[in-house]
Amino acid sequence: MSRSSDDLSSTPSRILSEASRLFATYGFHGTSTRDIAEAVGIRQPSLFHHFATKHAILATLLNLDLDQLTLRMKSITRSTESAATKLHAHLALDVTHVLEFPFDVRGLYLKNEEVPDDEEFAEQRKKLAAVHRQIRGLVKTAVSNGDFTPVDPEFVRLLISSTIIGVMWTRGPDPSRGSANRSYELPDFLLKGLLRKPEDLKQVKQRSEELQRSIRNDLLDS
Amino acid sequence: MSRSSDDLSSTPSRILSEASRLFATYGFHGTSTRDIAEAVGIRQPSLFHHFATKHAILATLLNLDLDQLTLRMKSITRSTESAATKLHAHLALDVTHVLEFPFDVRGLYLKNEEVPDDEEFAEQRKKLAAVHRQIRGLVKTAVSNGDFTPVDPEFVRLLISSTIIGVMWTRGPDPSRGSANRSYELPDFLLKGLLRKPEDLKQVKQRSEELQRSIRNDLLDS
DNA sequence: GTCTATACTGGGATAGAC
DNA sequence: GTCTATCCCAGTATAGAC
Repeated sequence: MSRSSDDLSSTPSRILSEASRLFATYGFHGTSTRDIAEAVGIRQPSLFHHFATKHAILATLLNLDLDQLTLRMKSITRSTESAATKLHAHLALDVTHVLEFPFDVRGLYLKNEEVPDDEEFAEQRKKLAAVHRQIRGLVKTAVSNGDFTPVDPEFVRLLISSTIIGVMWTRGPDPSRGSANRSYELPDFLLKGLLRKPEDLKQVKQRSEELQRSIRNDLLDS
Repeated sequence: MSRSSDDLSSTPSRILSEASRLFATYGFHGTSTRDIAEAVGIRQPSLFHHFATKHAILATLLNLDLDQLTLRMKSITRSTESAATKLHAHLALDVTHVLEFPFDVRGLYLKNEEVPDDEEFAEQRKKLAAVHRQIRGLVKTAVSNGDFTPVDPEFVRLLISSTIIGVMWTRGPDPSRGSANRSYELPDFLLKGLLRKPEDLKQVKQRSEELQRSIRNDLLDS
């Protein structure tokens, strides 16, 4: 049983859920603790029994999201597949995560996966920066070994971040479990654009699916 | 002489400029009128001599950006080129606009080109919605005539919005006039992914460049 | 067109009863 | 664990002098 599934009907979970939806629409600063409390159905001061500050609500949501991302990336790094395959697997797992995560992550990142740069979120920014570094590394490797056309790793990283944020919007306020969401095609679209030989996509995809399975198994043990 | 170039050193322009940078970093609600005034070098109440409300500052920035976008789209619509060519030209002109626009547009859209949904911005949301509709139309046409693989128009529209927001981030706080920014390659990357025959890209690109020139001429007369 | 002074409100957070 | 009451500051905006 994974961490993020501790009883979604508990008050803390309901606070996180409603807050995430409000952040998505109005932004962190545009959402008041009164708004959140009202959505949950409790009085504003009651929030502070569960979360010490408003910042703590956002920090908790960010950590739930980022810690899973970090674990997936660690697991990918350990694999011996090609960088192109690893990148495809990362994208596929990330898309699935975004679509099935119980909370609305659209508002957690100010823009393009930029964590709000208040000092309070320095830790979360660091986690995200580490993942971005790993993505640039994968791209660099795939360019070096000739799998990718000569692209700029930071440009591709930004392209990935931007399109993943797009996926968050296709999800909307509620998780879309195993639906026909077109976002599942995003990894293929991106890899097709990056591969020097687009016809290699089929094989990359195949190995990526194996890798994804092994990573999912990996994560069940933690 | 275009509207947006009225003396960038005037106080109203400096307010718009500093406000746009602050919005990019802290968001609209995260930026106070005191922050803006301090950045400009005047006292907070002096702002209200130039803009009636804080909302008016954002509305002005949005209008400057959106009105140019709308004009470009209108001009594209009048052309008789293929939908694929039109889409490429739109993307190229939009990327150039974002990179060379005097103000920092990263913070104008809450996320994925979503104008903040306060009632005050209903007009701006309408302008943007119209452009989105035209983009879906172009995609739909290109799929119908067999130029594009069968993609979902709204998914592609979102992909475009997301990646354009990414371009805003490569620009950063200052306009990057005619630089070696990799973002200029974005239209090619997207079209390559959309075309049923990626080898057609070369010709689409060629016709797109012609179309861009004619549109630029078009816009000088308005 | 910019200033000082200030009015007014919304919003984060605490105290303490139940 | 939720409530009422309340504190206090930050933030938008206005009034009116210079």
